[in-house]
Amino acid sequence: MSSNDRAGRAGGGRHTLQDVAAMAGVSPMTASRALRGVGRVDPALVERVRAAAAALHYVPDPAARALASARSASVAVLVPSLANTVFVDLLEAVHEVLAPEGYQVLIGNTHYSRDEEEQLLRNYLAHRPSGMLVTGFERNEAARRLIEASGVPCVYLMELTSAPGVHCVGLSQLAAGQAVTEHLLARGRRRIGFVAAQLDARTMQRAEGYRRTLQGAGRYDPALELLSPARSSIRLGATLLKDFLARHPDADAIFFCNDDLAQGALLEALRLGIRIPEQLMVAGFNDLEGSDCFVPRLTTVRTPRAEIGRCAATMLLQLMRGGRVAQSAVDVGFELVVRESA
Amino acid sequence: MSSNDRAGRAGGGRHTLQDVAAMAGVSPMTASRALRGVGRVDPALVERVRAAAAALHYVPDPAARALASARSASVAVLVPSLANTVFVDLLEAVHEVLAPEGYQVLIGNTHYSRDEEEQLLRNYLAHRPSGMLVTGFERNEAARRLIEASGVPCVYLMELTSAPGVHCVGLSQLAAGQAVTEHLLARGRRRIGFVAAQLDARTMQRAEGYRRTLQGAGRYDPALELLSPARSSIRLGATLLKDFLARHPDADAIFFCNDDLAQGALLEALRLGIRIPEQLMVAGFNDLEGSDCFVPRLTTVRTPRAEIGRCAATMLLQLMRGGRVAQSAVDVGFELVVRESA
DNA sequence: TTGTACGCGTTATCAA
DNA sequence: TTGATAACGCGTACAA
Repeated sequence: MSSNDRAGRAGGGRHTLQDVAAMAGVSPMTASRALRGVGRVDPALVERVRAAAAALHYVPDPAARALASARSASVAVLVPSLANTVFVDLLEAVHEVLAPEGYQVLIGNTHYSRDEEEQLLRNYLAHRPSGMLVTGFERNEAARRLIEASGVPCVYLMELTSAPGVHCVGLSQLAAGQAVTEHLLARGRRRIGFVAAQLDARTMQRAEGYRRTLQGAGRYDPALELLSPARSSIRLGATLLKDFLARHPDADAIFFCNDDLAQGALLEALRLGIRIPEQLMVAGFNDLEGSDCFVPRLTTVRTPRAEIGRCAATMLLQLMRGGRVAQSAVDVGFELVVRESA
Repeated sequence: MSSNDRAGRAGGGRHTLQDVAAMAGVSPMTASRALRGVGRVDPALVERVRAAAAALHYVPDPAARALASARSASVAVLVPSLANTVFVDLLEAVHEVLAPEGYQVLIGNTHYSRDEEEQLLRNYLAHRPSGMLVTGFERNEAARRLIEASGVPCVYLMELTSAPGVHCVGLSQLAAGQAVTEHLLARGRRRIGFVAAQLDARTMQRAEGYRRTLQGAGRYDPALELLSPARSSIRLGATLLKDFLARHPDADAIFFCNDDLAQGALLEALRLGIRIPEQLMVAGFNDLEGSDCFVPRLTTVRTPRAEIGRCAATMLLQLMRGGRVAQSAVDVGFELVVRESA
């Protein structure tokens, strides 16, 4: 056992930068620089240090790094849910961009709760992340201040704002809501309902798009809105369809705020013998997994969440590097996917 | 500006334990103990320290903590996918148990890849987590050694083993596969197919249950197995049903390894005019969201993943506290849910 | 019960 | 280009 043997230490016998430096015959500082590729270091030394690090299976200690540099190589991503696959797709894309750059992606699920979001923000900020990605603009004052005061680069997801200096990547939920409603009108429908759950900010923006369009066409009837604060699900969609039809047997179309609700409605319609789209048109939102297989195939709006993730992560990367971005607000758009149900 | 003003420091002006101690008129060590609730500290001092911490909005620095104690208050959880809601449910339950105890849950998605799992393990282990939760027992040798050598308490999820000293919470996938097949046999079916995707370890254990049962009944025909390595999805289920029926128009039942495949098959059957269950019985697995709404309602196996998450997290909690657990392998069981499709 | 001394592994800073 | 020194903020070990 050499005097450098570190077995038994708290570190569990892991090698440190000091060991690497010693083996390479340089100072720890040079080893640090060589490994990180910063500053000017003699290429020959870089090679020796790299070899030593590899030989010792050296792995930098993130805690020591964070303590010394006051920054951790992590990015916190706050999403409201993992049950809605929209956010799983988004996280996937974020991870694909950030992981290769050496960032650890911390997933935070707010469960659509302002308080939970604030709590997560406090926790994650304590880790001094290099950057953050948060969903939407709706949050409590404390959370807003935490983001602001932290000075940590932040990109907002899913929605858009024209506020200057705010970085965001998303789409106009309002315009998308209008597009769906206009489509239904163009199909000749006159009693168009809006059925929603969860009632988060984006859902309400779609509702607003629905309202404006119908008001513009002189067809708006507030009674045709069915809003449930419950969690969105296929089962709830089935239930809401029945509730809605019980109150409005004369409706000729329904715009559901999310595909899971619409899918449940399609199944329930099948069960009730309601002919879709002849008797009732059904449109959804988000083009979730399976929507193109339902009977009939669901007309919906494709939201490019993977692109949102990629784009936001790329933008954040630039901000974390201290750079400026060409466009602080990126509209990724949406696509109305007309299938059989409407 | 007092001499204690830390604004402008790397820390971003945040207060440290030292500030809290100074304000409370005690040493940093006493403040540390008071805040963590360890050791004997005069209740009056605890109160003063708490008040000071609150007044200064003190938040402990996790990096400093990890560096000093060689442990971070985090638990790494490795799951193969977030697209399969089984794992989202599981993570949810894990979080509910661990978060209140002050642990940060790090979610790692292996994408069903051995290499990615090994990479994640390396990354997370570098952070010195207090514990780990990993899915199943199938992994490469390097990953196995990493877990072993780390000395970090680990609980295995979803499957069971009788290997001594191994902590796991799950269910017998084989027994569940047998239960489904037996049910189909009991319903009088004789040409029972098995259709699967993803082909991970648990899927193959269900396949084994299917095989053994049919072999025992003298009804096993290898040709009736359709295995696809592709990612499981509703769309794939629809496709596989067609493929399967093209080859085996005489089959009278199909056991799908996961509900999403079965759901897709149900939709495709509707489209093709195949009567379920009269003409063909369909059974799924996992009782995913919506399965009780499909037409016809899907017969499946309910797997208590929330309970797996809760139980595994609770077990891990004990291990992290240095305790022993009563039972190192917990079988949470499963429940055959007979609905209309089989 | 409280406090002192020190080290955790790394990077910033400045000097050489 | 390289290295010595001093933090970073906290907990462990031991002394009082």
